[in-house]
Amino acid sequence: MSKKEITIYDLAEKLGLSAATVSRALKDHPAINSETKKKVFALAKKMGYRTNKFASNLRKQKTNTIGVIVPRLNSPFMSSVLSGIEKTANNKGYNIIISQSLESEAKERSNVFTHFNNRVDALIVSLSYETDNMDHFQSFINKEIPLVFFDRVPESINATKVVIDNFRAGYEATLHLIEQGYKDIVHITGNIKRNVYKDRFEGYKRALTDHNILYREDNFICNDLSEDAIYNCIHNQILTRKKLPDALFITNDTSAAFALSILKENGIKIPSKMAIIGFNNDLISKVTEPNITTINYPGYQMGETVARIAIEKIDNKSEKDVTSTVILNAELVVRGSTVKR
Amino acid sequence: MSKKEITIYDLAEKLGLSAATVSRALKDHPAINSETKKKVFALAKKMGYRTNKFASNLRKQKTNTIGVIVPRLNSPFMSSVLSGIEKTANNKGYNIIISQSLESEAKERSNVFTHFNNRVDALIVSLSYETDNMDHFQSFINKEIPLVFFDRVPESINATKVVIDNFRAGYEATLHLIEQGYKDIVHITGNIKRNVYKDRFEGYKRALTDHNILYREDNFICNDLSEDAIYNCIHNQILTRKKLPDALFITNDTSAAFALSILKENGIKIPSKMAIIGFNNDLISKVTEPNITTINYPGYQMGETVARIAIEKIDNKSEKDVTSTVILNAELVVRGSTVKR
DNA sequence: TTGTATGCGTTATCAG
DNA sequence: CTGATAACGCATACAA
Repeated sequence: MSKKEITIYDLAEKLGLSAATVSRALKDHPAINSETKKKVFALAKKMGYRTNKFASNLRKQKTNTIGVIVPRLNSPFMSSVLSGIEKTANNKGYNIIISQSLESEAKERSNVFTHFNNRVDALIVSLSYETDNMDHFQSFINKEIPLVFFDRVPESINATKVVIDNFRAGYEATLHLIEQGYKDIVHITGNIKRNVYKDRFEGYKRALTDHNILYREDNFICNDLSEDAIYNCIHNQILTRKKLPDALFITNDTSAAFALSILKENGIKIPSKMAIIGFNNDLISKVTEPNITTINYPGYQMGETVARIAIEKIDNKSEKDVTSTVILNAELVVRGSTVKR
Repeated sequence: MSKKEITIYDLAEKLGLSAATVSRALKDHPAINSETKKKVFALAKKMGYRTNKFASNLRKQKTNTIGVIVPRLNSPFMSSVLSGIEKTANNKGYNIIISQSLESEAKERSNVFTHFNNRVDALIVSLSYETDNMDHFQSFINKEIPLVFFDRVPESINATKVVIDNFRAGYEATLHLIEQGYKDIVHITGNIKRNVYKDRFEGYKRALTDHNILYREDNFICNDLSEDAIYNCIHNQILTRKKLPDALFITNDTSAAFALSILKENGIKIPSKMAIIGFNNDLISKVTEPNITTINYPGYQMGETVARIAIEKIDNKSEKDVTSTVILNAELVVRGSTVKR
């Protein structure tokens, strides 16, 4: 087989047909004689023909591609979401181009720009840790290209969003701790600029006040939830206290597992001396000792949903773009790290 | 701003220039007057111009896109690799289109075909669990499109591969157990059709025989390493034995952590009654109790390497395609699950 | 430094 | 059922 690309003209010439007919045959157009189709397909296969998507896209002004921007690829939650997106998109004949913002606004901005130039049919985004200014999404909004946010979504932009009820999740997690008798509850979370962290935080506070527990600022710790951050936080902001808190609500299972591990090393019994509650229901929460109580965050399902919505929007381009917020269920999963026996 | 797409012709007309000049100006072509460039850029920005990649690709016969096919997106190892690929590719101005084979040969085949039609500049692949027939890659080979495999690589195809020395890793893991005094070592692993599992298995066997331990077939267990498989395996093939084995070598940390958790529930003390060694050095191996001894598999670095190689191949298309195998280091990480104190 | 002309491969329209 | 033709938007060889 040679390196030269075969085009419909090559096929047409060899078959004594026009390029138009070959094109139609290849698309299984109903108006083409089935004998003709057979011949075309046979020769196409024989000569190693492959359709040229650029030419086709150029002509059709559509790419069958969906852009995805996530903060990082390598977290259990995000990879579940991506898996769901890929599966759904692929089933519907879409490709996905994935890029990471690496939690940087500048990178996110440049990624958005790239996807814009690539003329993705839709863009799916979870915001970076630090994004303040949302102007870079304006190009998609102006051109009315479907834009769907999930998990870390902007408040200021009028676009479809898929989330869980983070306020409620934060409330329920805290409520559970209170019900188990814990009162001095430290909340360790990410930048409250982002809805996910802010809403959980609000839920936490509300649960406290609803139960006549005073919210104390020193019980609110905000960092990037990385291994280093958790290590430093536990060592410098928890273990140094004269009176240890009796529970930690950490908004990420990986961090919670890591914290649990450090606390145990330092002789803190879990949950008798200190309870821990995480977030996400990653597998890691099921292998620590004790297992970690957490909030089940349906990542894969979120991926499916967000992809489905994006594709629906592509298909119904004509209809007025209905902006909506989809809220998926997230429920408490009680395990050993919060329940004394 | 309107929905209409602006082209270089629109810009040219408004500026009283030719499309060619605008095209060159936009690319910062050296032969264009800098005043002209300024005017072009200004108007382009003002009118919301965006370059049309299809037209450009169609013209240039290059996509600046790399296709990636992985068995699944959502494993800690794979998401690290993907993260490394994305980072490297993005730095070099390439987009990545990711698809999952979901461990199915048919899906992999169709993914390869899609990437081929998308005219990716290179294809990066880790094989599905069940792929036997490698014919679907022939199209890439025939057209001399760079094809790079990593982790689960084919033996029969003459293409560049990036791997670790799985034989050696298997040997060292087993050797470590032997040195710690364990003799009845069960190896739980994936389909030995795949190099990664086969080579580790060979390493395991060699370590045994090198130390005068008889390899027994009933100590070799092969399954898909899923949670269910591990659960069943531990319950039906380990705990039912009259004489329990004294060590498990499981080729995946997630599975190892899960196995450890189950064994502990059943009253088996780790490592005094049974040792466990995993594979990958995922975070999960550091939060179980005891922590799990494992082989450090440099996923992120593998991603960087494989992307770098793919891009080098794209750039040096002229040179005879040198097929090589790159072997990254993977070393033993000793932790509590194998060392009695 | 800029312009002219052309082709990249496909598909839609219109005509037969 | 099939063909001729004209775009789609850009980049380049060649001319000026």
